[in-house]
Amino acid sequence: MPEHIDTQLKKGVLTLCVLTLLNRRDGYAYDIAADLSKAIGMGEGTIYPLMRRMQTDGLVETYLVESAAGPSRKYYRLTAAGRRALEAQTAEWRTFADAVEAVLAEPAAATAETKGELTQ
Amino acid sequence: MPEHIDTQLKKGVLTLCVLTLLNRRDGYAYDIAADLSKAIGMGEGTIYPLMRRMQTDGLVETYLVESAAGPSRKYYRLTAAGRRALEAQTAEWRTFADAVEAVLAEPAAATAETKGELTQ
DNA sequence: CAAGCTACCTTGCCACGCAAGCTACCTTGT
DNA sequence: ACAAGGTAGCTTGCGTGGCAAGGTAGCTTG
Repeated sequence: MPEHIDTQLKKGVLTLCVLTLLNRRDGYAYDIAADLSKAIGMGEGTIYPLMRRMQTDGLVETYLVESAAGPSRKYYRLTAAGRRALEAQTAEWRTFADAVEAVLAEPAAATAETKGELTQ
Repeated sequence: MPEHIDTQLKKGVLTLCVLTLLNRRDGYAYDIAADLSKAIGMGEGTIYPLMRRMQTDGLVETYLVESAAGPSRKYYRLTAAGRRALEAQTAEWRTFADAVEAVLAEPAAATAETKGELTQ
C-alpha cells in the first residue's frame, strides 16, 4: 500500500525547487536539503544525486568554500542554462498545476463534448 | 536528458484525478484515459495498471456493461474507501501545491532563521 | 579520545508512467 | 465474404528518480 502520493509528486518538482533556491542565492547541498526538507519533506539522500544530475546537465556549476566549523562546502551556482531551465520548469509547473486544478474543479459533466449518450 | 518534468509530476496525481472523475460519474478505463489524456497528457498504457492497483487497494469496484458498438465496457465505481482516499489525496495535493508555490514565491532571504552568517 | 555535529557521497530498493505491442469485439466498405 | 478501422481490454520492458541506510571525513567539545 503506497499511500505516499507526495513521494511521487516530488519527482519532477524537486529540480524546480532547487533551481528556484539557487536563483536567489548560491547554496550547498546540505543546506538546500535542510531547506527543502522543511518545505516539502525532501530527504537528505535525495539531494546529492539530484545535484550531480543538474551539474551533468549543465544547469549548475560549483566552487568550494572553506567553512568556519566543519568540512568545506561545495557551493552551487546557476548557469545560464540553469536559469533557462528554471523559467521553463516554472512554466511547466504552472501549466500542470492549473490542469490538475481544472480536473478537480470541473463542475460535473462540463467537458461533455463527444459523450452525448449515457448508457445508464 | 529527461526534459519531461511533467512525466514525473503526473505520478501521484493520476490516482487523484481518476478518483475525482469517478466521483462525478462511473466510467471505464478507455474513456477515463481519453479524458485525462487531454487534460494532463496521460498515456493509455498507464490507465490499466492504475485501475488494477486501485481495485486491489479497494478504492473502486467494477461492473460490466454491454456496449452498443464495440466490446463490453468494464465500469468502475468508487467505494467508500475510494471516497475517503479522494478526500485525503485532495488535501495532500493542496498541501503539496501550496508548499511548492511557497518555495517559488518566497521573496528572497525570507526563511533566514539559523543562517545569520554569510561566509561570503 | 570519544561524542557529536557538519557535510560530503554511495548503494539497493521500489513505485509508477510510458511506449509498444497484443487480443478481441463490432461496424463499414468494397 | 473479408479487410480495415475504431473501440476496449490488457501486458511487457524500460527508465526515472526519491528514499532509507550506510559510509567517510573534518571539526568542536567534554
